[in-house]
Amino acid sequence: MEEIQLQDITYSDKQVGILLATEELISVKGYSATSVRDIAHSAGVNIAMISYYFGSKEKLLEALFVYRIDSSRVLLQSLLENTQLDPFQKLEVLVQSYVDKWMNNLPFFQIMNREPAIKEFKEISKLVNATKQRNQGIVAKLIEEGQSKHFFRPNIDVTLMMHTITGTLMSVCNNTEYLKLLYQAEDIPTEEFVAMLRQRLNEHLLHLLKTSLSATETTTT
Amino acid sequence: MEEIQLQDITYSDKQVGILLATEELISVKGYSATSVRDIAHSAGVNIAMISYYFGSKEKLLEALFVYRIDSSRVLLQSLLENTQLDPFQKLEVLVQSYVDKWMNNLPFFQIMNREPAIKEFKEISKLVNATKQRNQGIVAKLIEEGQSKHFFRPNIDVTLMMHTITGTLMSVCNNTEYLKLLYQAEDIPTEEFVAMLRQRLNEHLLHLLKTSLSATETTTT
DNA sequence: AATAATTAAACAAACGTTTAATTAAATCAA
DNA sequence: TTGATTTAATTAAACGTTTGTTTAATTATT
Repeated sequence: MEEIQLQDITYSDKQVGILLATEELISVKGYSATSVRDIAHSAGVNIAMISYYFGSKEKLLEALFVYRIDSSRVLLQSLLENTQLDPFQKLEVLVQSYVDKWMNNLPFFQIMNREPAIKEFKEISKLVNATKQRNQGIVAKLIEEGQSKHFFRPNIDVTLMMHTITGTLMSVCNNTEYLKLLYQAEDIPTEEFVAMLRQRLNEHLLHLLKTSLSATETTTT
Repeated sequence: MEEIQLQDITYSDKQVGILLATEELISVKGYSATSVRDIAHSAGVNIAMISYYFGSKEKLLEALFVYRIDSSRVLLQSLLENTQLDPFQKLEVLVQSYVDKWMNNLPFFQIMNREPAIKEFKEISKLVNATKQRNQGIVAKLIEEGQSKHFFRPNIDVTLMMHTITGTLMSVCNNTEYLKLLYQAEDIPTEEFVAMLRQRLNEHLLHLLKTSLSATETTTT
């Protein structure tokens, strides 16, 4: 298992501006369809500044990933060590923190979860996989704790459970406009709709996890 | 609501070859990163043949979508009309047919669910949205039936439930290689691993839906 | 005086698409 | 069936753009 070293690079306002423009554009159009000219124009800087500061288009994306993943180091670890909450309450916190993290960083997670390019960029892949693995490890321990306390049933596939959480989030986040149509909420302002969506996602995922993880008398064939 | 007319175009072997090469390449690299030269070379035809047969790169992708969506007209409707099975059994068939459809058309569903380009191609968007809406309508009726027979609880968000199914599938399908690593199954041949994954997905999704849709005495706050 | 930041212009390479020429296939009167 | 004629399929080459990146000159900051 490789060790990921997180360098604490400090960026100037101009550099952060480039990173944010990169995130916004790539989340909408994808990496390959976004040109450095687009990014430079959107950030209000000269094209050459991108090579000057970040080296290349690929390195720019890499910088964005380091920037975002560094700043999103989750509080899951503290949840694991908490002794006050029972497993179901921890589940509640877990779901809420996932929903919040996604809804607050929509563009980045869209890039992270559907951009084919990142699989060809080894440094980014390493970073992403390490993060996923770390999170899954923590969730696995949370579930094991719930099992040993007989709150949760045995034989839980933690991996698939993680994919259900992130997959639901991704699928919803990728289709917010279409969902607005489905919910017949075209009149409601977007912010309000997203808030509603966040609430519904919380309830939906929590109910999903609670019922399917619970140790019940239900017999399965 | 627009009506989608499905034209039954018949393609020559060579044309189908181009469509399959298109699907394979775009599913891996994305639309923008895939050049028509790549496609032509992979299909073993001259570059000009693509414009000759399909008109343009965009029209080529559109042709792929019509080709795939036409040939995947689902049997869900017959499931809806079935009077032999109870709601839980129908749930079983529903899950299995979704898992099968995805696992058998992995490349296409990857394109459909993560390609930013298709949102800018109106004809494709119409086709995709119409299909999704039709499927969701059927699933909604299945769930309503289960509710009226008191198998299922009230207050089910069908939309989010759909996104949980497709999101889980998408997330798993997008990460098969990484999952092989997680399950420590790097020695097993890919086909065998995918078969195992299919089985696990079936069980996981079925358990998820059964427990969370069930009408139980569980009280929610 | 020296380093950093910024710029317009230029670079070769790759892009989707079209052209004009050639070959293959189909059509049809004899 | 034959040979002439039309249509379809195929090709290499070229088209004008756009791509990521670099250069060399200039301005700002230290």
